[in-house]
Amino acid sequence: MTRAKSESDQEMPALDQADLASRDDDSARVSPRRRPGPQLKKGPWTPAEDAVLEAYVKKHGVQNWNVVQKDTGLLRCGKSCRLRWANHLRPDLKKGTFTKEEENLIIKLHSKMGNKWARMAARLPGRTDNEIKNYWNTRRKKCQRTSTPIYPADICLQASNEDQHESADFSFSEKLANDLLHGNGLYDPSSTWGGFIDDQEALSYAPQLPDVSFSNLPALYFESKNYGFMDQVNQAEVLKESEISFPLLNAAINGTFDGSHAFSNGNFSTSRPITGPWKIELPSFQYAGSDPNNWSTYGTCAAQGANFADPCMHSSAAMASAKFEHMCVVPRNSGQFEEPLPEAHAVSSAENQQLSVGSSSASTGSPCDAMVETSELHLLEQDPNLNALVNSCFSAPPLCQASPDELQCSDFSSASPVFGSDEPTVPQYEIGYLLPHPEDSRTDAFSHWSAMPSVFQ
DNA sequence: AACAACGCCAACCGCGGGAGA
DNA sequence: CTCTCCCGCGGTTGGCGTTGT
Repeated sequence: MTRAKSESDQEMPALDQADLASRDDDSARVSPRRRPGPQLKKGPWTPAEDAVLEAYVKKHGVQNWNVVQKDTGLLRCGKSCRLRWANHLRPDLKKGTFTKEEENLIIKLHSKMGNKWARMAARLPGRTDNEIKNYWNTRRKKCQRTSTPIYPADICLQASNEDQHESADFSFSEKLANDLLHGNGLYDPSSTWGGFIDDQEALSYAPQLPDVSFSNLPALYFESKNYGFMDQVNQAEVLKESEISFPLLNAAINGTFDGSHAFSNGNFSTSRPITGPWKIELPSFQYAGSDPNNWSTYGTCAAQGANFADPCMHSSAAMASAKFEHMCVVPRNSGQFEEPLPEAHAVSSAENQQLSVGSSSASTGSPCDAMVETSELHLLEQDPNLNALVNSCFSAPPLCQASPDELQCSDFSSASPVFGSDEPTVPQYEIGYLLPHPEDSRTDAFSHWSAMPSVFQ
């Protein structure tokens, strides 16, 4: 993109009303791409242009931005006018740097919403989504550079305490299993599902309904277990806003469930049948995985990355990433994930030493993996509903009955008849992480967990 | 003083959803 | 139902000011 710097120095375009009058009145209904018109200007707005736009909007209000362009004679497309008004000319805008309170709120909101800038802006009067987005990107870079956690501990603690008070007594896995298996409406606002919305006001922008994108499942699950804020935080960190075709679970549900639920753009829907691959929206991703072509390594790297500066984040991050991995089908060569932060590879030897405790028999050789696997197993064992759900989705024998061989399938299309030839859109898929065999579980891996501050447990 | 690196931020782009013809 | 148009969102770019060397 090349911005014409010289344009900012140009004179304010002449607002020739005669020129406007000569135009076809229907021109506004023709696609701008096909509409022959004046060469529209790009680049910074001049004070004169601002004045014209401001005067027009104050007089006529905000209706059709393309008409604004037409009526004022501004050589700006309607889109540009809207942006200029929304980000700079609106009278209710608050100028200046963010206050500490606003910064804390942004951090907190981001941990809950991900990169939903417009929704976050709705919580910050006078602030625009663009401002918040810029702030966050700057903050993210700064944190990356300085190897500091992007979510400060004090704010996490505060949010965690709030979550303790706000979270409902609700088992996500139970709810999800029930809904998927029995066709209950996930969008029933009167259901306990609404308990996930720990701050309804935060969702006033759009959702009366919770953000139930598939990527939220791990966080929702952890929250349901009162694991608290950090798990959400790390879940948001280890997952990337992305789109993933999801024919596998689609097939699984079509084969196993009644199909009354669907994921639309990653969200549950009770009204549409499942057809075709799912488009999964993942929450924002601050710390990326290592190999964009190999999702199966992702959880480990994410966990290690989360470990880079705040050991307290490690366990929950590992668990969250593992949880997601375990529940997901891994597209080979998805390329959806970014390169890791340098910090992801810079786990200190001291921390590695600490983490290696109890992981000597880790099947994958990674201390992180050991804890991930055992923690995951522990959760699954503790929660029969989740266990059943995962096993149902993967069309595998129940966890505690399946042998590792039965569970390990690298090519999903051949692993189960459920995912057979009726899925023409299914590329090669594999389970990124396999449910560990019960015999592989090690209680000593939880020594890290118990060593964590209580707020993270 | 000159240059490079960095940070901030305004503005652009593409995309998707909703509304209406 | 399809098409067109508009709006809004999120991601990205690049200019410019500031800071560091």
